[in-house]
Amino acid sequence: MDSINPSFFLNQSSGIINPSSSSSFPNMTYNNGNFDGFMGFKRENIQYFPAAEVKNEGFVPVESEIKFSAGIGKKKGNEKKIRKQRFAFQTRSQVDILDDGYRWRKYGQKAVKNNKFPRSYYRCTNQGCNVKKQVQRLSRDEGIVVTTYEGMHTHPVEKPNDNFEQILNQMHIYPPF
DNA sequence: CGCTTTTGACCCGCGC
DNA sequence: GCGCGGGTCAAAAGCG
Repeated sequence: MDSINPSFFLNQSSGIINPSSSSSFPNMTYNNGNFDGFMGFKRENIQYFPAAEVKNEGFVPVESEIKFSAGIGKKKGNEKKIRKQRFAFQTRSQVDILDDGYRWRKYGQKAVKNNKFPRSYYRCTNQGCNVKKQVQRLSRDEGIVVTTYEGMHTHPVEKPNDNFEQILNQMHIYPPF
């Protein structure tokens, strides 16, 4: 857990995804010193929302606490509560799975309360990299797909070249508030 | 064959 | 304790 490349995911603890916070977004870009986007997404393509709103939509909270065992087995007392790093964003898109340049294997799908669409769970297929993401469509507006990333990649992106273009082709601009 | 997806079972934390 | 909701496992099926 220590040898993690910190360049990819932000440190998210406030429950609100806020680009003006001091935490760094993955592959952040700046324009005149102002936050301009991350991961190839331009700022206007990203909508930020509080965790409470996400919960009401039947989606996962942005912050969560996961217990890890520090020793062998599942001894009580050896566990540490670790706040995993998570962030979510939503886009207008016909396709659920945005090509973000990484290879993912689906490992679960669950029905979501208050939502007619299921949520899909994916894990990064790279050995030793346990980054996860979940994808789900909003019931309120079926045109919107919410993607939540969790963890940090321990390796470089596998398809760096067509990454950006692919994503832009796949999604529409979500109007900023 | 070597992957990935599907899908019900299972686990776990939490509120009642 | 029990049920519920979220998250994961893993066996089977699917597919190039």
